[in-house]
Amino acid sequence: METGKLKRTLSGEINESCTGSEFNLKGWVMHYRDHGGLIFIDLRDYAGIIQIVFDETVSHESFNTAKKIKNEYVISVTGKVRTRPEGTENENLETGKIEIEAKALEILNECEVLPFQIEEESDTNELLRLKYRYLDLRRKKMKDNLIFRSKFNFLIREFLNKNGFFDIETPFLTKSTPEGSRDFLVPSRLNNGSFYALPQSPQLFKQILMVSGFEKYYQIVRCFRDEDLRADRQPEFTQLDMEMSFIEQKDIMSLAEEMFAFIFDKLLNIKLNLPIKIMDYDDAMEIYGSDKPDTRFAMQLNTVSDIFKNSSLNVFKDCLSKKGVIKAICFKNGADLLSRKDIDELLTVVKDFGGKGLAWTKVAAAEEKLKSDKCSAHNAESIYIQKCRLEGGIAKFITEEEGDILLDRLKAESGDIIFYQADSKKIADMVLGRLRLYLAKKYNLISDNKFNFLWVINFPLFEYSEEEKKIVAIHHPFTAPNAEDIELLDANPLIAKSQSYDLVLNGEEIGGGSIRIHKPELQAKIFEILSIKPEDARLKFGFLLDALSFGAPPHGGIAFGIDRVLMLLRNEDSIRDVIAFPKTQKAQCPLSDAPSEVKYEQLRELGIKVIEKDKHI
RNA sequence: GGGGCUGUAGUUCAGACGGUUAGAACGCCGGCCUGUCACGCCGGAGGUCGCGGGUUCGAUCCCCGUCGGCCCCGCCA
Repeated sequence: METGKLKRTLSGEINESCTGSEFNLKGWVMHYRDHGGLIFIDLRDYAGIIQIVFDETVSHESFNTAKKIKNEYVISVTGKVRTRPEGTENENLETGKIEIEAKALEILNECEVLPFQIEEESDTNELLRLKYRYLDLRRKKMKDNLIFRSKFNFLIREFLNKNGFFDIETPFLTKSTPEGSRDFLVPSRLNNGSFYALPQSPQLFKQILMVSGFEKYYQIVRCFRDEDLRADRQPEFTQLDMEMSFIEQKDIMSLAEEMFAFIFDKLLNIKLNLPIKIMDYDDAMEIYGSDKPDTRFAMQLNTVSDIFKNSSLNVFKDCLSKKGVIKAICFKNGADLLSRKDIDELLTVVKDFGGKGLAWTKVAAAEEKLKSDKCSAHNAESIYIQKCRLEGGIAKFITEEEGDILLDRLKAESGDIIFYQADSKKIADMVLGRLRLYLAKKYNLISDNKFNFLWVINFPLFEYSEEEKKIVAIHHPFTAPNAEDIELLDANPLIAKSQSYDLVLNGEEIGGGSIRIHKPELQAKIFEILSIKPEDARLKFGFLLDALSFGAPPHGGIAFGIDRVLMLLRNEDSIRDVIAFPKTQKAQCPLSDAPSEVKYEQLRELGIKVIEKDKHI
């Protein structure tokens, strides 16, 4: 039966106003309901779902063909749109008031029995979903995620093109730079024994484009890092990479936030409050114990070392004598929520985080009679608040005076529970920062549908790597120091701050960048601090150093992790759900079965011999 | 490299001190049904209990190993 004479129409283009007209639809059979003399089909195309009715009395031929249909068959249907009989409308369908009365039907392709059912909410094991990814992507949620991604990318391009940016491609076959993460290597057939590396990011090339004079560059580009995977990390991932010349940190930051405001407005109809809040790296660590604070809930870290300077508690005393700090967080209304057993379990959690122990006290109301004192309602409350007391845990080691200052500083009230960490500042911040997130997640303190952006700036330029026993760059070696910190570089480089900035969304780092060094002399000094010998620097980054010596403009940039942003905007737990063909935790693709062994002949041509790992050649 | 969880029908799961025939739901196959929409009703098929070894009269269950998946730490400038 010829059904293709009419131009194909999508289900989403048909509505009540089409009643009486004839259309041709093509798509997949979502549901099939055979009632004997009447067959219903929910036809799915990428725009939506519409009900087709096959009636023997309308078309005997197509009715008989319809008898053969099964789920996920691909069909072409021609028929008239009609309103459904009263009482049979389906409110769950956008097209639920109408249906297609099938006149002609063609089965374009059949479908084997499916390895799993195609449902809105899949609880199918992810390995199977990835193996049959094309089926998984037929699910509405996955389809919507990828279409959302497409629109997101389009809006980025629209915004940046409007702002004078050029989209310029950079090489995938490039030079291995062993700084940073592990490279994926690609053997060169024409240069036996030599290897390209897939780029960890287009960092060096985008800087060189600035030297070329393009001034505003962007690229939505794949980056490759051969490191272990996580829910938010894939070996290949997509960055929005940007670089600009003659520009300062604040300009890059405001451009970036305008871009997000533009996208949020167009895509989500959400108006972002600009400018986005800015936090110093030092404050982020001090208050949130993290360089990517989740500001959707409070439970901030407080330093309470001074309160306990004469503490009788040995753990506190010892810690302070070793120049450590005592920090505390207050879990609002946590006292009743956490049983003694829960607190004991938290100790295990804290030890996993690297903490030595977990001190706690609950906050209780003071004597009952105080509450009944005769005074105004306002005063009664203030008395009530002031007369909280600590109990349980380490309460007996805390004097009333210490407790009063502590309660005041943490703004703690009856029913709260306070956790303490006494350790080096670094460990105490880190442990409490992680405990804070753990508690928030476990006890649902984070409000949904909230998008909290935050800039974190003034990162240190360097840190000391215990493992490598040397100073290493926190961002990358081309990051410019703060102008006022340049003189620190000789005497005390570890306290120098950099002109770098991370954009944080809901506690996830979604992007980061810096103003780059554009003077060869300063770059040489940084390499010296990083113990990179001039000849090694030449070997690794010689082409960049050359470029910087030929009139490099001041420049800087930023890069955003597109997958992570999309994961947050789509409320997914993993970036795999916003990537069409992601890899498993072992970096394998169950669909294509990559990576795989290759023929000896291929290896021979490349001059490569595979040896058993961990055995010496 | 390390820690945790996990693997039973096509799918999602249940199961048993170690003991005849390993269950349910959905899916699949056959039949019936003219207003369903996760259609319904009747009937049926479908299992190397991830793989290998051990203990045992007997293992899907216990032990050892191994492979895979997910989460996390390390790692990811």
